Amino acid sequence: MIISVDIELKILDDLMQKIIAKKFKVGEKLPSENELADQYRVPRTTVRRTLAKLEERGFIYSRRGVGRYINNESFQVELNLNGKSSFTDKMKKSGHQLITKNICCERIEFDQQIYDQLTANSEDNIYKISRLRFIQEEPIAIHTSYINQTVFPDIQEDGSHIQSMFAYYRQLGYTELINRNSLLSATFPTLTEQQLLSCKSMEPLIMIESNCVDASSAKILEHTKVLYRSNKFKYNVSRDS
Amino acid sequence: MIISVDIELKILDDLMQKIIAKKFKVGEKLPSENELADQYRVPRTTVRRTLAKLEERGFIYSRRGVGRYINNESFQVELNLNGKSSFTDKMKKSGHQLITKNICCERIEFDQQIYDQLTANSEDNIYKISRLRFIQEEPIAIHTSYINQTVFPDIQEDGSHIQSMFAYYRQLGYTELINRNSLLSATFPTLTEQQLLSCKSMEPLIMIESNCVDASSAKILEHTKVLYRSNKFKYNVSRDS
DNA sequence: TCAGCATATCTTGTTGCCAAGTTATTGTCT
DNA sequence: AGACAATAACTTGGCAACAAGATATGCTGA
Repeated sequence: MIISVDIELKILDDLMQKIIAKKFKVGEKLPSENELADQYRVPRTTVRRTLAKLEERGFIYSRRGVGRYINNESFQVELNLNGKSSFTDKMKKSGHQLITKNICCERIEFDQQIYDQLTANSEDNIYKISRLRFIQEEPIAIHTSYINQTVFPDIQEDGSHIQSMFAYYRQLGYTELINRNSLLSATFPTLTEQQLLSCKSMEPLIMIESNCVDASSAKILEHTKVLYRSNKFKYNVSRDS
Repeated sequence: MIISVDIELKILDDLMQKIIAKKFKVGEKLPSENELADQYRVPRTTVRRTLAKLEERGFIYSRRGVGRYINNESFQVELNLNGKSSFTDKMKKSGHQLITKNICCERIEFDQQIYDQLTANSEDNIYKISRLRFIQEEPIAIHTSYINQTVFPDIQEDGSHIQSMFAYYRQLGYTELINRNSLLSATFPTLTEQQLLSCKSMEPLIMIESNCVDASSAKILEHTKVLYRSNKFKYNVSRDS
């Protein structure tokens, strides 16, 4: 089946398989660029490009003058994408200490897509509220809520203190909260996201967009964008659990 | 917030944003390496590394001696991850012409994880059946089913012809088919997967693992691994739809 | 013996030059 | 004027030499 393939891709594949199969231990030093170049009979440049890819994927890191090392992979949290409960509750229930840090609460410029999702008028004030989530000191997700001020008049003052949007809504009498139109996609982090989530440029993120609706009043409470560091989670998408 | 950042990451982010915001048209030629190097006031090497990343992500391609061009992004299919119907049915229902190509039907060596999922004995024969899925001539997903021969005695002969596993099961009297323990994760393609899906090494794939169970007989019919080209889909994970 | 310093030898990172490929222009011959 | 060939001016790709950083070794002097 495989006929002729770029040797560079073969090397990447080989190293990748070895890392996944734990042929290298965590923290272990990889062979030097020159050693690898000799092993695979390729110029050092080729090896360097390959190692760079592994670094961008977050599997290894390099120390100038010293060598390259395998990253520790830390933990992986199971996350049920179907559950009705909020992210805060889900994490508490599964025994993970979740820390939330508010990073932004500001009015946004007009954005067709978001205004459509909220069925907002173009002169409505829409606020963007972002929270950064930590587990075990590690940033793992960014939650961003877009909220219409006509629905929540005090949002400008309240926004920068809210830890859990669900709790805020319940407090205001919205109790039957459901998520609609949840869409999942994979992206790469922007520069800001890389810094907030302290991740590399080639670590894919899972993005979930949805609308939160109160069933009894049929009001659209918020449009949500959540960015998860994909390798920190195992996403349960079962219907039944 | 942003204090000091690697200029290289800034360039990648900048180009990435411009591509997403459609500042470059499809098929349009990017500025040459030297032009970009002058624009950003960096050595050509830096620009080259950045452009290489964009290429690995599948956004641009290069023609030696000519230049670099924006890739066309083709289509994006909406896929409901919750629905009970099979992938084949889902695609038909949403009006997409799906073509399936059987690429593998063979007995596998013992694998703890897979045998566990199937609750198989270590001496059972497990067959791996893989199908490549095409939409509009483009490969978009690999479906792999692991099947116990004690449950399906004729699987070795039948395996290489099956287009839809669900149809096969129904034909054999299993009608109440449900998926259990569906787990979603993001990975990068192996070399073989890159070739089959004709994608670049840094295009993330969405993998969904699950078990197919017949509710009435409570038999585990198969363990499934599906690999989707992440950028070809919008995944609907709503509860209600 | 031991502390401290210089050095040799590893590592990864950077840079500049040349090779290879393509295209448009220019020159030349009929 | 038109066909064709040489050439110049771009493009991307590759490589080798060098720079910079870290570490271990060995030397020197007290």
